[in-house]
Amino acid sequence: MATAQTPRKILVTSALPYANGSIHLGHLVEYIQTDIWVRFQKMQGNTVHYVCADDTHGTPIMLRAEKEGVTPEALIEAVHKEHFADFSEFLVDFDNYYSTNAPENKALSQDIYKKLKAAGKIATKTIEQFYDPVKNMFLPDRFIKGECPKCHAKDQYGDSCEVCGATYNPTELINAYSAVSGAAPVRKETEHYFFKLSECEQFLKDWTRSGANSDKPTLQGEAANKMGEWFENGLNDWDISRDAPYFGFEIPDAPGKYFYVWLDAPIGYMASFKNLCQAKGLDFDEYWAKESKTELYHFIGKDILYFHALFWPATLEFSGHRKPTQIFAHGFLTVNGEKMSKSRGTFITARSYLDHIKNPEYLRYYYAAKLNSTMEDIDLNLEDFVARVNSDLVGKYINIASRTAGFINKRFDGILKTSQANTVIVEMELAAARISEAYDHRDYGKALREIMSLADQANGFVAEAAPWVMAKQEGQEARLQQVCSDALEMFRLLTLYLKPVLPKLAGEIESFLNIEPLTWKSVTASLAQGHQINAYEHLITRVDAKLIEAMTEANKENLQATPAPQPHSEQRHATHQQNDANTEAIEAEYISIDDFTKVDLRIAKIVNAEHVEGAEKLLKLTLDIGEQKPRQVFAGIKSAYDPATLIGRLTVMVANLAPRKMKFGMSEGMVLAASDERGGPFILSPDAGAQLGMRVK
RNA sequence: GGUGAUGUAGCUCAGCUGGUUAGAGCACAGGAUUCAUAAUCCUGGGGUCGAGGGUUCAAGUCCCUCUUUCACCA
Repeated sequence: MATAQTPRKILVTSALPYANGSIHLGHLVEYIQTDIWVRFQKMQGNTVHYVCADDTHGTPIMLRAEKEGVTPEALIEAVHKEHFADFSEFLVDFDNYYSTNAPENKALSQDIYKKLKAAGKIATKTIEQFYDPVKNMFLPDRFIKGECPKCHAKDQYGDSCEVCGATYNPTELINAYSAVSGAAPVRKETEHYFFKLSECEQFLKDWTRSGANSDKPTLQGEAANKMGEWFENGLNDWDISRDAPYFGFEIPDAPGKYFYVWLDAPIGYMASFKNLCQAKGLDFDEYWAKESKTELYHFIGKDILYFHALFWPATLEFSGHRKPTQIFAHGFLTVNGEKMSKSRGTFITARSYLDHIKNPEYLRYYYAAKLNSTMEDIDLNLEDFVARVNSDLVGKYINIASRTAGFINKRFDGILKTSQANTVIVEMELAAARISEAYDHRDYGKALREIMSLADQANGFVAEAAPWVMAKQEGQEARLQQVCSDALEMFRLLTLYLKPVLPKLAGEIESFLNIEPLTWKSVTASLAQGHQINAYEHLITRVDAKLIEAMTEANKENLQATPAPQPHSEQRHATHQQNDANTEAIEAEYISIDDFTKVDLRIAKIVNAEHVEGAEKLLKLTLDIGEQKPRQVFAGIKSAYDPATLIGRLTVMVANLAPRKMKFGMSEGMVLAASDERGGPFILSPDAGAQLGMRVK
């Protein structure tokens, strides 16, 4: 049995959601995961503080506030209210839900910065950045658009091309324009402040490995592997400043320079806790001083591991603070096996779920059933959701009380009669150790499988004892009372084990059973002889599949109305900006005939085709379209074609695609080929009569 | 493209350091039961464990190649 000798002192955080959008079912994976763990630890008798906050700074917030004609402060205040209400209704029980735009955070950020500076970890460097001469502001990469320098696709973001996947600096964009004003940005020099992460490499390598062989590894195995990859590439210094105008905290002794939002966001964990300390009279340093003996855990999405496993511990270390005990990264949510999608109606906000399904504990249960300690994505399969909730919670678990409480209430005035050593009850008590271990290791799926198998045993016990038969026989009253009392004791234990996941329901059951709030110590505090329970009222109802349908219908968006894609690189704050549904909207846009005629398609004759040494997918084709010199094109069709069979064929190529330098040489065009999951690629052939060089339109 | 993960019954998932005929829930079929806001109990069908090689007395489990899906690339 996992007995805590002395209560542990634990500080837990979930990532900070960005104050620029609503909470959706993807976010909730993390908050529900964390909340279950926190509730479990509290039930174990540990001292746990669970803090979080809205992440409020940065250019996107500033611009959105401006667009809506409000101050950034008013905007983040409204969003804070909305977020907090959503979390509360999903029973996510923060000890403090604060904001990064708070005096505590400002003081801590500036203090940490000063300490980093004193430790020689801050450098300045003059860099050249794009500047919007109309808005008079420097532009983050995502707010600059233009033509991709590699493939010449139009309207690409400043950091990467969504067409060819190239990454580059915004200064490399061709015909760049500001996404804010549309003006042509000018290049302008500016001095930026850097955190010398490159000097922290050894510290970070050691820290990453520090817990590897203990029962509390600093990082999960997969995460540590990922770190190794980053170390191999070498660490670069981290740009931590932004120029005014910027919504954030000004850097001390650096007028017009602000902390980059990712610097003050994790410090928001500390600030939220500091604020809690003031309210509750806790000792801040006991949790954050370098030699702290308390435990610190961060629950995050796998996409922001970089910030939490590199920047954050380095920041803490060189500003004289303790480091996290462990970082728990989880995967993303998919719905029905695919990314959340606005067109399929699976991009579901927390509010929309509450409006339609009402009961947040169904989702908590379903997520818990799927969660484990790895970074794997989890799938919300809506059909499975209905089946699972109905069969596990209603059919198995609640049914135990529902089928036996009636006898106790009607025949025995609610009075219980206990038995000696019911083997099923003994079995259920012994399971406490396994279940608590699974919860502690964040293997909730395992815990719930265990619990549901106990529920099966309880139902088996009732079926075998058949109290309804005793109810009809003379002289069986005592036996009937005992069987039903035993079943209710089983129900009590199941409720205890499920309480971290279903806290509200557990509370209602505590009232029904007329008992004190359940903790892990209550395992052996069985319902006593002569104890009186209250009348049973049905506790939960089945989920109607129609509600799910209504919910997805209500969330479907008309793709014809294409919203302007929002710049999002800076939205990737402490919370993952998950499953961006905008790209899909872009795909559905119509193009004009003019757009189409920009593409110069030509009939080409394959005059030569050969394998390329070292290339896995490519064939090197020589194509004649009637020009003086044939074109050299690399085509990814090696898997489907033998070069010899291609020579002499006619096909279709894009003749005006910008030449692209590939690993094996220049590619001066593209051949068209069809493919999808059913097969391919299949290259195109014109009907007989087509001549090389003809235009296809 | 590089890297890290991932692919087990119709669906959602377990399978620890390789060891007897590969498991659960849901769904499906048959039977039992009627206390339960229709819930349970018993029995059964169903998988060449993504594909192909290899190591081993023995591989879902280890190694290699290919492939699927996802993520990250600051």
